[in-house]
Amino acid sequence: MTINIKDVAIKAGVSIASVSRVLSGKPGVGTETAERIRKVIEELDYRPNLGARGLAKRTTGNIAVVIPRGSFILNNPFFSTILEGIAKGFDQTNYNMMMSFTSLQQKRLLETQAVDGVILFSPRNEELSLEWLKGIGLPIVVVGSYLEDSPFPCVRPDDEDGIRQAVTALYQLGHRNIGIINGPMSSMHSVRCLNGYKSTLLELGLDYSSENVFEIDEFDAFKATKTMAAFLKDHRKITGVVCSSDYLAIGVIKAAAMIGLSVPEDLSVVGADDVPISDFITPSLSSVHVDLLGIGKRATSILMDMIQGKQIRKRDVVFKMEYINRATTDVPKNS
Amino acid sequence: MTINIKDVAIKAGVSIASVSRVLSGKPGVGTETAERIRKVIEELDYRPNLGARGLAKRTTGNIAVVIPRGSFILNNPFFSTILEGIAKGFDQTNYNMMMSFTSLQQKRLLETQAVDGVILFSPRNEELSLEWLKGIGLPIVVVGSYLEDSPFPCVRPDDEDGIRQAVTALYQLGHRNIGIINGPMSSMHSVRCLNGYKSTLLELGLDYSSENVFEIDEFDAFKATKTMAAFLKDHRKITGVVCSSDYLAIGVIKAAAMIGLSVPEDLSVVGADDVPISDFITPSLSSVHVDLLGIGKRATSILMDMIQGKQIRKRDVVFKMEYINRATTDVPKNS
DNA sequence: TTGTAAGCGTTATCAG
DNA sequence: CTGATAACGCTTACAA
Repeated sequence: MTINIKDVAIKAGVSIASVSRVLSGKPGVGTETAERIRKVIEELDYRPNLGARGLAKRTTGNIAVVIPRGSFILNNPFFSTILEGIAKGFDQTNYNMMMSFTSLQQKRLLETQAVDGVILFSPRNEELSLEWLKGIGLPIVVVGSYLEDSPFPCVRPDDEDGIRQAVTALYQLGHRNIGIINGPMSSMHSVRCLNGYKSTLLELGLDYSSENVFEIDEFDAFKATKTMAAFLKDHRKITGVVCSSDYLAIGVIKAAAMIGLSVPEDLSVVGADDVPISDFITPSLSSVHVDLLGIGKRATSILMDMIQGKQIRKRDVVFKMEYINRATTDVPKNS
Repeated sequence: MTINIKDVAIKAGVSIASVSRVLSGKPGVGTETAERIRKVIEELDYRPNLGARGLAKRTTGNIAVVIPRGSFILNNPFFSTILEGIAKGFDQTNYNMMMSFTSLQQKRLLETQAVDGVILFSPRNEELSLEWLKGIGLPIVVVGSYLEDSPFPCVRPDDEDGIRQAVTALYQLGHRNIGIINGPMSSMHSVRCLNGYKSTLLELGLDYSSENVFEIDEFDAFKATKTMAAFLKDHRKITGVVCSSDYLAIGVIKAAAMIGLSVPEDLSVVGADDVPISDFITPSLSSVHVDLLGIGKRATSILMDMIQGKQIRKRDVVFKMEYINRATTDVPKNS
């Protein structure tokens, strides 16, 4: 039914080898013949069968983007923005992009020689076995967060410094009782955020108290608002909070509203990562910006290099963050 | 390097044909032999090469999810939620999912026999040539919006009725000056929303005036807030607006804030589709709910049927919508 | 410069 | 029930 290389060869009166050569731009075919072949390809609107090519070349021409715990994650703009960067990155290449959101899909994708490489969204530590990942023997780059003890290159925001900037910004506004709303400790990202929070408090001469840290039990901020509201209610001296993500920050604003606190009058809140929607909601969210698109693009370019066998010198690419003051932060009320 | 069907055959002391048989669960192999083969497969941790299988079977085992105008779209929760539904749907199948966000990627994906079917996110009318789409001869289902004169099955929200419900809800609250914030008319979705708006006004005995409709020029609501603010400023008699999407509604809230209007006191706003974040922002957005996840799932199941050659009876699957009253709607001020 | 032919890893059609 | 063997569509030595 669909036309193949042989059809082209016959119509052009040459061998399939020659056709293959012009297809892959290889030398060894007369200018004139090449021209004729190209014309026939055009006429027949021939497209090489990628699967067959893959078989012959022992490469697939596609890469996997794997997202652990897929369910809700797509709705988290942090991920979707990085994903957009990845997609943009792939536009420059000839690779196709396969996505997997569940562990079933992941196994299928990575174990069946269906891809040449993988971009792995920061899994939680317990989720994906490092051993298994190493075992599949594919080039892998981790994106979004660091994977502990991993041999894979990683592209991520400088979240520790991001939190530092957020805390400092609140401090400079006059806040002295600063809390942190953090993700689960099973994520390295949360761990680093807490570190940044602690050390900055120290730097600033403020006391650290575990009292002031709230760790959501699940990554889904939706479900966490009620418990966050309870936390805020129990900790009224807190005048400002930093969050380990913008998504959480939006939840905090909701939690504050639930107990009658208004933002930023009664409570200042700072997010992290500065996802697009943060500037869009009302009041617009103060956050710590990072080039999420750039992170995605960089991840793909590193992966491309790995696939091409290049040696990767920088195995931990850290994007700098920068505090953006918007409308959810103000001087504390009683100052 | 990687082990193949031959390795299994040799180690099991059988022919590759037999191995292939047990692999695909085909009859014609002794219980005992089959058992032995299975054991070897297990021992060797053998996985069939999907590319090779595809070549032989003339199917690829993967489907394409194509998203026109990819750039910003991923950050639109309407799309990402449907996408989540699609992903969930694929979990039930043995298919892998390939994504394309740009026209370059799309051509590559659809023309190279890389997929067995495609789920097409509602393109604008001018974007994708129907002729081309038909020409590729792949099963296609359109999702999210209707494609004019298209021969492809379609799964979508009943947006016309959704707007009707939104307008009616505002009416019942006492609003008599109701505006609409709509997307560009190049999208059928916008066209249907406008229809719903007009006809409902008529039903309710209210006058329709093009004065009260604001059509954003681009799909990116981010950039539209300024012009929306100007519109609202020029149309102060409007006490409530319905929007063709939640995303736009969020923009309206921002636009209102820009000119000192507060929601819902000075202006009631209703979104459409009820994306997850709408219940999450503050104040939570009144909207017209539709089962976006269900839409995604349904689209994949229809596609699966098409691929299996089943006849599709229902070529236009419409999901019903339901108004959800939340915090961005109230009685008009001077009532 | 060109063509022949041997793979690539499967499936599927035959015979036995 | 089992095993050769010819496809599948392409790349790539190796010859000519």
